[in-house]
Amino acid sequence: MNDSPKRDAGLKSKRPSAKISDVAKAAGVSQAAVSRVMRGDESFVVRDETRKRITEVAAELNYQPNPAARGLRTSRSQSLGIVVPELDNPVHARIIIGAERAAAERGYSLLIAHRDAGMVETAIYDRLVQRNRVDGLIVATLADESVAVSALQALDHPFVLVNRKASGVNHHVVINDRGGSRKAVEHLVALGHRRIGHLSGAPHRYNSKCRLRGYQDGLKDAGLFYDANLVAEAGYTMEGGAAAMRQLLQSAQPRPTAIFAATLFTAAGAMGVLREAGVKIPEEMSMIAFNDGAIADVLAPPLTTVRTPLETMGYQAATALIGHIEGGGEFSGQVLEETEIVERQSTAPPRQRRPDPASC
Amino acid sequence: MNDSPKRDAGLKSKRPSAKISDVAKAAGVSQAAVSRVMRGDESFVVRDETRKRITEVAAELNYQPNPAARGLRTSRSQSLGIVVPELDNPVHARIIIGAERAAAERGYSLLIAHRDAGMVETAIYDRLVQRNRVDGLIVATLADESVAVSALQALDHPFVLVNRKASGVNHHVVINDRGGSRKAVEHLVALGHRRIGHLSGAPHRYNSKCRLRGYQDGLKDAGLFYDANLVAEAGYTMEGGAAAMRQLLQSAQPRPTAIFAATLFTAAGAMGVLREAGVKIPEEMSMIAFNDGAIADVLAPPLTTVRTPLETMGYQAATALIGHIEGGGEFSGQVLEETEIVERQSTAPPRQRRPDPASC
DNA sequence: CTGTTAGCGCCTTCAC
DNA sequence: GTGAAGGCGCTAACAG
Repeated sequence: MNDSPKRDAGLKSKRPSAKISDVAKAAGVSQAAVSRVMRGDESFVVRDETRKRITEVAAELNYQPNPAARGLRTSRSQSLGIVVPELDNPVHARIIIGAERAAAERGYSLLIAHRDAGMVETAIYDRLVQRNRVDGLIVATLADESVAVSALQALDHPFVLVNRKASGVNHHVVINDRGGSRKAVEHLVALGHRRIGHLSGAPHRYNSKCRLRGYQDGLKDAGLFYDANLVAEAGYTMEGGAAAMRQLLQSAQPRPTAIFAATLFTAAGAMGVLREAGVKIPEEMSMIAFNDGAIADVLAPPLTTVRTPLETMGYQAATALIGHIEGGGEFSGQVLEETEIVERQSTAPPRQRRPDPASC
Repeated sequence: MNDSPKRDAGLKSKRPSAKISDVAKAAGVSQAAVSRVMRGDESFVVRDETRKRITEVAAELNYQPNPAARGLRTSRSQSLGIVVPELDNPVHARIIIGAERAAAERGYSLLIAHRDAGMVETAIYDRLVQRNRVDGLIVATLADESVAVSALQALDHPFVLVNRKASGVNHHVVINDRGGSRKAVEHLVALGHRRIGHLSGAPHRYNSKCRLRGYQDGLKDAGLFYDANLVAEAGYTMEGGAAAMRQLLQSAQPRPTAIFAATLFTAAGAMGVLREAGVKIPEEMSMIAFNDGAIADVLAPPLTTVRTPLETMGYQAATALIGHIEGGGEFSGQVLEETEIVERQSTAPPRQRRPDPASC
């Protein structure tokens, strides 16, 4: 009832924060002047002294523009949505961290949505755009590419793909999956490996395909032949990695001396299988994985990886998206080239072929 | 350039989404009626047929209330803020997932903030409340308890502590750190261990203290004495776990046969040290850690853990907070009791004391 | 150059 | 039971 500044009932506090009219009154200017100064409107010419007074009064009153009012007027929410497959996956977490930093720097907030049990991907886009009214979408999921992309385009709303590409869309920010994978193979080749296996991701996904091609590139550079028997589909999970590793162990003869795994989880699963099978890493089998992360240090032995700029990818995606929203111009695809091998203890030269016992 | 269905200027599309007046007109009723029906206003009596028509028309027009307009009017943002120490930590990720689910179920969105380099915790609260105008705060950080708590209280805004307690605040949702820790020790005791070490967290943090006390409880239950030499401070990182394990290995004589680690990362670091030192797990040293997570499966050997309802904790926190915001009533602290040992391969009975070689 | 004014879309009394 | 009207705080167009 009486909900003015000093209330006693203790119910929900109606924050009596300063509004633009308070600032205008206290500074002896019009609301418009305050609005323009606060937004840093370049085209607004005003005496320095007035500008200063406004700024000071605003600070003193702790004035913060009400985003709802501003949003109502401008039909902008100053927020971005980011859609990821899962939250508890370090890869996506780091993309988010980067995106959030970029958003915060430009005054946007970030709404995070993950693919939920029973909620279709396209429904998430809809919800973010139609209900939350985000100004733009950062999309790191694309379960069914064609469906998702047409849904996205139908929204007629700014968006950017991160860590994915799709045909017909040139708004993307990706890392160099292919180049990094090639580098992984190069690393193994440099150590002397000639029989190199690959645990690949899900067959039709962008990242998997790129990493597989990078693997092939690496072989080719080294003058090695691609042998489909040395490649097993592992998906992106530990279990998948384990199953694929088992398969390789059984059917790839002779056994590879090194493995390039498409993800850290894949490698982790594979390493479990190797341990059980009594295959020593790195003595009998070298292992390298794409993307770096804390779990690489935790594995036994610590895992050699290809480090990629995941945070930067998120940062660039948000930056590009905001640029597009505010500038209106088109932006085109961006590939972050930088990749780097992080040597730990899971890679080593292949063991010398031991002398044939019969020859003793 | 022309990359969209129907657009010529190519500038930002002003989404002409349906507004309440459109629905009212199309359904032949007043805006007020639509508003009441859409919000499910109980005290609004209306013919079923009218209600149905409104609902249908709204669905057909794909009407979504504009949150800015609604927020301006109601001075509510229908959003919650959650503040965590780091995003790329599975523990916090799972709390967030739970909170997000609860928020979504009740029509709230969740703004995630993490402690950023160079941004004080209290500044994050301020920003969320004053600038983003969240309706409530879920706080999982509390670096400096007294400072943070008074800042929180000064905000005069609904908040709930999650995974933390603080004196003078009874709005919290926590798991049973102490009971779960006791259970971990019980598990080791049941296997026959009598000399059990503890790698503890940062000394003055809520969770660390509880887990240490749970450890002590467990010892006491088993009639064992607490020996400060068997406890080493490990913080929450791998490096800390490694350092503490080294310390224990050097200074605790005789060496413990089992370790209870305060976190998964701590255990991971410790296991690395044990491996280097040639101490076999679980033959020579059993290891168990508080909280469960994917990395437990990845370690060598897979790590036995105490599983705790992290997601539920986030869910309950958001639910309680929303209840408070909407209902206005006080809510009191909540402890989620359920904990469970997940047996993997890092715990086993202590090796029999081998017969003294001299006695042969 | 600065101030006045007219809504943005919604919710909520208050008449009918 | 239903509708008309005012205003939440802000910005952008237009006067002066």
